[in-house]
Amino acid sequence: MNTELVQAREHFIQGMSRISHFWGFSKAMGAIYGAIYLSPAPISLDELVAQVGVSKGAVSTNVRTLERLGMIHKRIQLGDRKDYYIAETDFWKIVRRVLREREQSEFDQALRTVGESMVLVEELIEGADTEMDVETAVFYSDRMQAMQSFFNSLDNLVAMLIALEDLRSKSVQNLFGR
Amino acid sequence: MNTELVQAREHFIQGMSRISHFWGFSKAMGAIYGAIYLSPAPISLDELVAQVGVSKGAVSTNVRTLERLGMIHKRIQLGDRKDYYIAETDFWKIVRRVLREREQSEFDQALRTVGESMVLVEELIEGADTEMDVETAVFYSDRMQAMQSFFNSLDNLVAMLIALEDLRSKSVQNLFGR
DNA sequence: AACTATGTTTAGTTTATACTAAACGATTGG
DNA sequence: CCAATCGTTTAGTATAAACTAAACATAGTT
Repeated sequence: MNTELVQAREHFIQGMSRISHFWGFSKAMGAIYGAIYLSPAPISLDELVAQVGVSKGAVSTNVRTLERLGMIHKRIQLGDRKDYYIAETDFWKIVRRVLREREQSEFDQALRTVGESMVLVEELIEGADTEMDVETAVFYSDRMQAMQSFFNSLDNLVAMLIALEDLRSKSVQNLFGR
Repeated sequence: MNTELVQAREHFIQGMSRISHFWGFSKAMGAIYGAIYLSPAPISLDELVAQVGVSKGAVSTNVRTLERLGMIHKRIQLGDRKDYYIAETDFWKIVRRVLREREQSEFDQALRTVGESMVLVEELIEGADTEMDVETAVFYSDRMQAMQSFFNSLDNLVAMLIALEDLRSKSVQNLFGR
C-alpha cells in the first residue's frame, strides 16, 4: 500500500491511542479500534498484530474487551478458521453502552458507600452521648446528603442524555448539530 | 472524637477515594477532598496528613491540584502561618470547571490529530497514482470525517451542558431534580 | 542571626497496569 | 493421528503513576 496512506493511518491510530488512554482505557485498545475502524474489509487478529505492533496476546484480550463494549463485532467466515472484526460505527451507541457499563460497575458502588456512611452517621445521631458529637454528626449528615443528592442528579442527567440519544438514533432529529 | 463518627468519616473518605480513581484522578486526591469536605472548620495540611494517612508531600501536591480544579479554596488566617482549606460545595461548578479543563488539554489535542490524519489522506487523494489507493483513501477519508463529526457533536453537547448548568447555577430553576 | 514552623520540591521506591513471550488448547486438514 | 493454524491463557517483565522520606526554601519568632 501507498506509504503516505500508511503514514496517515498510523497517525490516526496514534490519535485513537491517545483518546483511549484519555478516557481511561489502555492505549493499545484505542489503537486496535482505530485499525479495525479504518479497515475497509473485516480484519483478522494477525493483521491487527501487524498493523498495531503489539503482541498477539494483547490483541486477543483487547479485542475481547472491545467486543464486550460493543465497539467492534466478530465476523466468522465459513471455511476460514480466523476471526474477523468490523468496527461499530454508531458512536452514540457506543457512548450509551460505555456509560451504562460504567454506571453499573464502579459508579453505583461508590454511591452505595456514600449512602452507607450517611446511614452510619444518622444512626449515631440517635444514640449520641456528648453535645459536640451531635453537632459534628449533623454536619456530616448534611454534607453527605448533599453529595448523594448531587450524584443522584448526575445519574438522572446521564439517563436523560441516554434517552435523548436513543431518540436521536431512531432518526427523529439530530439535536446536537451533527 | 467519637469512634463511630471517625469510622463513618473514614468510610466516606474511602468512598471518595474510589470515585476519584474512577474518574481518572489519584485516590489520595479524592480522599483529601473528602476530608476537607467533611471538616466543619477550615482544615490545615497537617490535619489532612493525620486524617488521610498519606505523606505531607503528597498532600501538598494533591491540594494544589484540587485548588487548581476549584474543588477547594485556601483560607489564610491572620497571625497563623498555616494554610487552611475549605471545600467547594457547588458540585456542578466543579463539574463545569473539570470539563473545561479536560477539553482544553487532551481532548482538543486528540481531535487535532484526527483532523491532521484526514488532511493527509485528502491531500493524497489529489495526487494519487494507482486506482486501489484512491479507493482506500476515500474510505479512510469518509471514516475519519465521520469520527471528527462525532467529536464535534460531543463537544457541542458538553458545551450545551455547561451552558445549561450556568443557567441553573444562577438559580433560574433546577432541571435535574435536585 | 539563629531557630522554628510550614509548605514545596526532588530523588528514590512502590505499586498497579498492560504488555511480551511462550505454553497451551482446540479445531481443521491431510 | 499427526501436523498446522488459530485464539487464549499465564508467568514474567516493563513502565508509568503516585507515593514516601528527606532535603530544601521561606518566613516569622526569639
